[in-house]
Amino acid sequence: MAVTLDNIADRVGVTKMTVSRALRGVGYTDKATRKRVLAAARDLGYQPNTAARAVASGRFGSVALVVGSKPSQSLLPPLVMNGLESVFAPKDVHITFTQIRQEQLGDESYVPKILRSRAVDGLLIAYNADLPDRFVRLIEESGQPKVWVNSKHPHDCVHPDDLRAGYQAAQRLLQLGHRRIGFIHIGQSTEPGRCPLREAPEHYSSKDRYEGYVKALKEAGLSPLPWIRRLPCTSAEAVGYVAERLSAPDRPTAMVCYGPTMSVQVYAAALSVGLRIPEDLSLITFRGGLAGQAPLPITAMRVPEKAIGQTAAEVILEKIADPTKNLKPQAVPFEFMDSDRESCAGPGSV
Amino acid sequence: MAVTLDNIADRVGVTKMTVSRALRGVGYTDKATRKRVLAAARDLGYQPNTAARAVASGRFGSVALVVGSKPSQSLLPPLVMNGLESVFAPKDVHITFTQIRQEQLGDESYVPKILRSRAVDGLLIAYNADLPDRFVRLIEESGQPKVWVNSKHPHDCVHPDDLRAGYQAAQRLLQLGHRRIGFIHIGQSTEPGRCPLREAPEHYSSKDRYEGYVKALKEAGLSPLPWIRRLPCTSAEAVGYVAERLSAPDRPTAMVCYGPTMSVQVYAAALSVGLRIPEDLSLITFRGGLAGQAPLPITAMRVPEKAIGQTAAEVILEKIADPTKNLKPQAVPFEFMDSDRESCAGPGSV
DNA sequence: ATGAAAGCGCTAACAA
DNA sequence: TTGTTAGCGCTTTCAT
Repeated sequence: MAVTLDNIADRVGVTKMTVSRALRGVGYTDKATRKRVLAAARDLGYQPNTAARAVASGRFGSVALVVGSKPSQSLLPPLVMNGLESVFAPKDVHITFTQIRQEQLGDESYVPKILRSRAVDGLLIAYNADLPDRFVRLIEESGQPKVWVNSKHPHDCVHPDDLRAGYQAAQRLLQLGHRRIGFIHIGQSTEPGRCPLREAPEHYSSKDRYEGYVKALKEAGLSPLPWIRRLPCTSAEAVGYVAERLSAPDRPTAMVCYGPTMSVQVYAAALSVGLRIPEDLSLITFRGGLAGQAPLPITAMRVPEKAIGQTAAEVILEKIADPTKNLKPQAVPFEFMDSDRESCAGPGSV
Repeated sequence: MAVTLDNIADRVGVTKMTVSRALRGVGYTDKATRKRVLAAARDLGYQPNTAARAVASGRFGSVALVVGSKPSQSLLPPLVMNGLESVFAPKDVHITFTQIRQEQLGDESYVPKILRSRAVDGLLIAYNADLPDRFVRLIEESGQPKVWVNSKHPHDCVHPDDLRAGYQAAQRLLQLGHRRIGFIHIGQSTEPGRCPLREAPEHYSSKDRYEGYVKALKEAGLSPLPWIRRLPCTSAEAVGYVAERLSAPDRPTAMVCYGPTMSVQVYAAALSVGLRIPEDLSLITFRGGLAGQAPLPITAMRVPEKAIGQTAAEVILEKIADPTKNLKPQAVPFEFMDSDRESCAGPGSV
């Protein structure tokens, strides 16, 4: 059986209350006895039972991270988790991971465990796009403090500032002297013959990045190019489509790409029609992860994953401390990533 | 205050014992009273307190997923989580997520909460490569049932069968008629001037995929090409290096790439020197995720992420049921991914 | 089929 | 500074 406070108490010759206090470092404890308690705890290999602690204290010391089960809805990049842990770990708060499972979406009786039992102090909802109404209701009804991560809401949410990022990306290209700047986003099918956009409608970032781009171009007196195309297709089709467009005489000299996948496709398409990057075509995209992690040298604005995690953690703790208070939305800024070789340059001899 | 069993009991006019049994569906309960209990629970919005349940039953109903904090050590692909949840959720087991934080590795007093308290029934250790000895010891000392995920151990581990995958990948190219087949894996630096391979020594999959490839070539009476190169470099350098090699007259007609990053670099390098894929160069790689999710149409063997998750979940539950039994290692097979356009073809006019 | 008693391991509030 | 008394909400065991 596991070691308990009583075991330590017996050994040291005090009551378990003294042990409890000594171990937690709360209240008054005699220095000497405290030392003996700690030694005994170590010797016996004592491990506090967090469940018992939770029952007694009324606090679980845990926050749930609720995500979707489709890859596109998940948002578990390691850096987000790093951000969460950097705030939670020092406070001994742990993360309870939960998926809202796609396969079960149709089953009206399906309620994720976390929403039908008391197990955490608060919820971090990181279901990126279009959480079905029924679940929004279940979340409300669960009565737990919650913060939305990576989606926009009137309050209690944390998300990257995609609008501003789109604006800044376009601005950088404008400053380099580009006049014909395109924006591109092509949905990609993950299963043959299926349309992922219909299954999982677009994330807000898609619209926001585009709108930021449009704003920058308009401010510069330019009109945005009608390059956005949302039809999902295979990667081969996407590359082919872009290659075709890049062969036109009025092709853009610079492109803002929605994300890393798209940017790699544009990069490959450009090479396939003999364009050099960045001499003939400048490219900029948005992505998470670390600098130097991308497969190709493409200039990017960094999705502030770690900051998102940190902020989300801080906000939910605040919310748990006072569930009645509505916290205002947090839009976390992007920054440019440094890399040894960028895919942006001034417009060349086009 | 939250609704308790007693509240329901009062309302229905029975004791909380009856309520407890009715709700859990164990023991005998009168059909009629059971119905009334369920109705009352629903009306009152009862949510069982999992901590109280854990204290009373001695089971936490939770498994910890322990990962590293560096992106390369994380293994949280959504599909792995799907696999875990597909087994855990139906049993109402939840996942407690924990990182072993890189920044703290040096701090001798740092012990992750999960290893210093009783909070779960078992551990899933998914720290991919080279977990520092001190933590291996801490894990042992924690005395909790554990299963290693994505690393090889004498027993109690689950990992993809990289050896066989490497073999099969090479075989496919051999069957297409290729004779000059290369294997490539270049480490990539995530920070300027740093060597990731020194920070995080190679994962076993690197060696295994390579050895599988070597085996296939030898069986075919061919000698493996000495293409493997592990020096980390930037993506631009990697692409440049490969491009150079692909310009040589004795270049390979087919390449086995360690992973998706590498394969995209080879793809770009090939295009940049005017080679078409797959007409001039066949490419095959290994990657997780769904078919159609890759940015470029590159033939791949699928890392069996979902199966890894499922198997890991099943194995840890078995281990929890009988912690004394040593379970034999599970090597989960890869399969070829279907895609509309493959990057493999017979050797062309080289 | 239901209930009573006891206790899981811990903490809160108060008393000494 | 330490101990006492009460639980927290639930399950287990055993009696009814």
